Amino acid sequence: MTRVQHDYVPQEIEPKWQKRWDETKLFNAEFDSKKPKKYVLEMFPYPSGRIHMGHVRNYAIGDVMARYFRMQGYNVLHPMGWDAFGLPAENAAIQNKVHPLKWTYENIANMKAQMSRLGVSYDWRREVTTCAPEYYKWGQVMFLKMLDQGLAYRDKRSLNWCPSCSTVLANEEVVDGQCWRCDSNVEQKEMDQWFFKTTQYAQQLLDDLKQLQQWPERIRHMQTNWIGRSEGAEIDFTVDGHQEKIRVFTTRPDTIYGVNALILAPEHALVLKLSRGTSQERAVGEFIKKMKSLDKSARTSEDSEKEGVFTGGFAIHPLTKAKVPVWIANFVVTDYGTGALMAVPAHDNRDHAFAVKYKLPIVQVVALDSKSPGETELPFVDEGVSINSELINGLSTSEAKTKIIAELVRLGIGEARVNFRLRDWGISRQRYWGCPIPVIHCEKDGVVPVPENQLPVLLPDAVQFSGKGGSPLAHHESFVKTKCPKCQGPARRETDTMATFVESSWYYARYCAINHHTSAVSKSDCQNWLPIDHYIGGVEHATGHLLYVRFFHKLMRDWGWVSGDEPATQLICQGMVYKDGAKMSKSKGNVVDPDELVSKMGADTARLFMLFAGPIEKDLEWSDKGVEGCHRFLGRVYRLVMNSLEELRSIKPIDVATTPEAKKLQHLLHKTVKSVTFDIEKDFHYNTAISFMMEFVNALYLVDLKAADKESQGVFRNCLEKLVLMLAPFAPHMCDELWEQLGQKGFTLDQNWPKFSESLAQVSEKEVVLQINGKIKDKITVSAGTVDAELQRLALANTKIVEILKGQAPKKIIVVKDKLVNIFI
RNA sequence: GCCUCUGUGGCGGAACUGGUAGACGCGCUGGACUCAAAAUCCAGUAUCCGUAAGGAUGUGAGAGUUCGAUUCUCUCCGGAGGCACCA
Repeated sequence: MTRVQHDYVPQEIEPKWQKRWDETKLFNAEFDSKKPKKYVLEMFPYPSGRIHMGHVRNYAIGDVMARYFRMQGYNVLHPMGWDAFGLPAENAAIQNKVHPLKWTYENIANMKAQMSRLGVSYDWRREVTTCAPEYYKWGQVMFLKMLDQGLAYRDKRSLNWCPSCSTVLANEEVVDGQCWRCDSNVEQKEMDQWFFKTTQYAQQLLDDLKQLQQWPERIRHMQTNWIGRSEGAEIDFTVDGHQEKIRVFTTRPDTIYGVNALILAPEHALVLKLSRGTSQERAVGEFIKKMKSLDKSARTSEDSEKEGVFTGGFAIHPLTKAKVPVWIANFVVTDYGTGALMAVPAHDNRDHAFAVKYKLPIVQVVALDSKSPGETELPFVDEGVSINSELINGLSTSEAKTKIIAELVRLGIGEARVNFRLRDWGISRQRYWGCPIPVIHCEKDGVVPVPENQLPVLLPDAVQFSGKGGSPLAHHESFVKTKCPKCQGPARRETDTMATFVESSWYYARYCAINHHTSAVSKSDCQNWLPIDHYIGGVEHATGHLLYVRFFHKLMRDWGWVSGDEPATQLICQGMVYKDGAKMSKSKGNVVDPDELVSKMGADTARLFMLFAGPIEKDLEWSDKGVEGCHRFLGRVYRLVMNSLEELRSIKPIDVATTPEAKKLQHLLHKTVKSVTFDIEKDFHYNTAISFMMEFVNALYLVDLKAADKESQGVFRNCLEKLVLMLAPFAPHMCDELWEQLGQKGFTLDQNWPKFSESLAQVSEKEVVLQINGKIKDKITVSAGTVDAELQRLALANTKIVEILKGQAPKKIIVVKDKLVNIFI
């Protein structure tokens, strides 16, 4: 009989199934209270125009999850959308004269088509596009709610400013201190900005990290670090000869007797007052001027030299009443603590260096190393025992802190204080392509919120993009000119837009409802679907997006919109895709285009490679050969079924085995199902799950179907069906095709995930290693569970062992059931 | 400087609670099929010595705990990432 060799041609299979899935609305998710739910979410992309390999990896990880859980009987929500506002669209408008709206929507269409070609199972009815008015309207509603509650406020902050383009620059647009477009030197300019009070939630954001046991430890650490809680005290020093007080923050109130100076930020409100009329007045003025000319990063980077000047003024030490000089220095910043610190050179590295540089006296050693007090080296920054400190001598650092704080409180000159490194979130962007901030500036009434019935404040279409002269919105007269909602007088609209991170902070809740037009999120749908069970994205969002979503979730919780403290139960941070040792990027020219790969090898191969090449959370090195290997494996599975299709069609699948051959196959099947299931369940070890299926296929290839007994044939067919189902989440197109070819109805996605029997998955025979002094000498096969005494007897009777022992009596024998016997001589 | 992660063949990577290190894939070698090649199928493949049987070495380095360590503890070295004049 001649055999037709069946070739695996994904280019024919994949479009066929994508069409069928689409026609049958296979991926639509409806809530069903009778089924357990899973919300699987991949971070939505910025519509840059084309998906890259990182996206493919991201979506493949999520799609296998979504499909696997569905086969396991879960009701799975798996939506997708677009983080559609942002700088690149506006830059494209400036450079290519395309309107951001057009550019964005064309890109979305492109990328959506690319995603469909990958066969990702999204319920597109839930699609969210953040630049659509029906989405950003709700962002404005939330902004106004925050404004009302004092959680959104306006304040001055210095920004990167290009004097030649007369526009604000994002940090990414400043290259070596120069404007990316015109190379002018970038200046710092103070401007009114909008802020969200993230600091109000700092403690909660920190505390609730404990709930996130299924987030990578690394991310939790990064957030802890970023929030940066430190406990200490605020202490008042009175200024010599003035009414004012200088309040400092310190984490070491116990070292207060060691203070040799106060150091203020150059911007501190009292600086000019202190220096006025002193010989230092000019030096102080010059120093302040110099600091202003520096950009923020240069000013605060650790590389820059510690610099300062004496203000000419003095403060009075609150306990010793000594006169303490007041300095200003570049390393003290206004927006942490009180913008002023007490310098204790004996117990702080930086204060020590500063004192040495400016020859300030190192007043007093006030703490000693409790272990070796005689050898305390300065600066001694660890905890120890207080000395030379009237009130707290002999106390340990922590006792001393408590006592000093109590004393300060008693005297009314200080208090315990917790500070966070986390700053309030600046959300103003002087850009067009973003969500308009819905407020109006009236000369009479100040900042007036746009009434809710006038929302959304729409972005006007007809604007000019020059890249110069600030935000295009500011030049759009009919947008800017408006009436004050309060006094009806002439007023100006806010022309800043919100940072895109605002929109991406609550999209996951919006997905829960379809066609919901009455509020930002649907409370009942959120109740049904939230929290996200598995959230998948890159590490780069660790202290940005992933902190902002947590913040927004807490806001929405406090508004009664959602329940639960946290948006996502499990976070999976996938690694990056590398090629030739570098991250894939256009500039490096090492990009592999997903579309090209899909048309050459098929989506199934692309997906499989992304998951097989390594664990999902680790970086992945691209390998053309590795891709071929995955393609070869899929071909092997395809041919395994197709080349014996005629025989297979007349065989009924069974899971009963009495003959040795059938038993062997059955055991192999159950063992494989168990291993694959276990590896997917255990933090999605896809790479090893796939390798178990490869082993399974290798073994099935060795079966001679025609020569096999009837029973084995039935078990063999069962093996193939289960293999197809297990592989289906990874390579859904090919598996649906094979499922159909095997004469089965429906989609693999609607089948139950294969089950296994623990006893059938167990091996009945174990190979036990025989060792002499820890070296392997032989292996014997015994039935599983053979008792220790019997194992020892078998080992001592083994010919090789007997030969080596030569009649010597063993000193000691260690027996590990089902594993080994170790004999010592 | 502080914090976190990481180090296994020629390469990507396996190894559950300490118990046969290197599964699976790539690459390489050989064989089958073919006039031939590709594709496919089968087999071998850590290193060193040895024709072989066999032996020795081996999970970044060193020590420790243990009958036994890739796995646990300590010290050091290399790589990646985060924070960073934060008082």
